[in-house]
Amino acid sequence: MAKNQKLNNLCYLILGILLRETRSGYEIVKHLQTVRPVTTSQVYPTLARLEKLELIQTHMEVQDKRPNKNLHSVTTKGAETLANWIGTEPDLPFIRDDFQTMIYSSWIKTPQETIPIVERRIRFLEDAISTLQADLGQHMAIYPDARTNTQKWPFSKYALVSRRIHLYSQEIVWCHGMIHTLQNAVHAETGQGTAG
Amino acid sequence: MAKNQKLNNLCYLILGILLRETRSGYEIVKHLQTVRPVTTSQVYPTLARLEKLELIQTHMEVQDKRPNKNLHSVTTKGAETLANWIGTEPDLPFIRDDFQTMIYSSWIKTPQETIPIVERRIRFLEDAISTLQADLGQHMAIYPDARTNTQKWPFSKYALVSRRIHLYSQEIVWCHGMIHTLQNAVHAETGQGTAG
DNA sequence: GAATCCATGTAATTGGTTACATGATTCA
DNA sequence: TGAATCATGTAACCAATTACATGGATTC
Repeated sequence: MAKNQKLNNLCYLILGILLRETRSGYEIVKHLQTVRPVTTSQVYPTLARLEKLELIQTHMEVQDKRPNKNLHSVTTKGAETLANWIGTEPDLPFIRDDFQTMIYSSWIKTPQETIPIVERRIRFLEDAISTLQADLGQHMAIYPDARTNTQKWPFSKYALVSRRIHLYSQEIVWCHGMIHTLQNAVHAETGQGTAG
Repeated sequence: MAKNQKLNNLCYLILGILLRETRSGYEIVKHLQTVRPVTTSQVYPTLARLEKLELIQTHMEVQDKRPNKNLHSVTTKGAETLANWIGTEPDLPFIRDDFQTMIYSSWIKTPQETIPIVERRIRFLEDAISTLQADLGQHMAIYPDARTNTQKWPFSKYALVSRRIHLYSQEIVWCHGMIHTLQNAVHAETGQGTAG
């Protein structure tokens, strides 16, 4: 009877964003971009599911000159469900990354061919960092206590964004080391003529 | 006619591992653990698909006291397909991480409750690092030139594993910063009595 | 006049996980 | 004697992506 189907990561993300403030499906998609890209085809059915489970409520906002919105908010049951989940044993993180897979077989390419692949990754990471930094700058301007007030949502956003920036910056460090190694291989090759 | 269905990340991973050496499905699952966990239910159908596309070949090895193996190897066409993919525009990385999602809503918990969550993450990362380091140690003992010989597969494995170790170590650094902030919040709270 | 934004969804397909099925051998 | 390892798969389900469908308002 108690329909205790396990909720997935996305459900908790959506509960998390709706607990910050009431939003429409469309707005959820936009605001989750920096945290984890999602599409409407995933969000709308998930919202329907969460509503059926009585974890969120919906009320329609009639708009002029814009399509009407379905504004969703978290119920008491929803907030409890989220709070109870936080701190449970997390699933193994899942990562699918073409760059990693390319590096995994990069030995079949010459260093000259591999270097631009790593350089492109650096550019990707730099772009991501500058987006995150712009986002964070705006955030800190609006919520100056986000760095210290750990029990308001701006802190969690600050934590997450600064974590991303840190990890991306460090991946750039690794990339530079990789390029250095690859350049040495190029020099060894050209410097010594044909390799035996 | 030309069945040009796009291959996915896992296909390229499997081509990559089979190009290193001939393996069975079961062995692929074991060896990909450190790179990206996969199960047999994903690997066997993917191997069948790759064979239908003539990117890999299979030949059965009869074994005594063990079940027979289907040993798979990459065809010329398969090697070309992999080589042509490397360096193309990579898809956006996909990450699903419960820890991140928990941090995203950690503001609804007290700092005292959040600290152990971050500490658990540190333990998880430390465990992962020591596994990777053991793996890497063995690898470097067998292939001492893995660090410099960029056009043999041991280099790619070295690169990947050292990248992981670097990124995990840096996530630990972030975690310590987070714990520091949370501890300050605890002190501010208890030091000043009830907050207004 | 075309592209993008706002806004909500469904359908079809592919990718990933969990559970099931089988069976000998080896290790604790 | 019970668990783990070796070995191959299928079935069912859940998660994620791509494509489709609609339509007014705004921006370039």
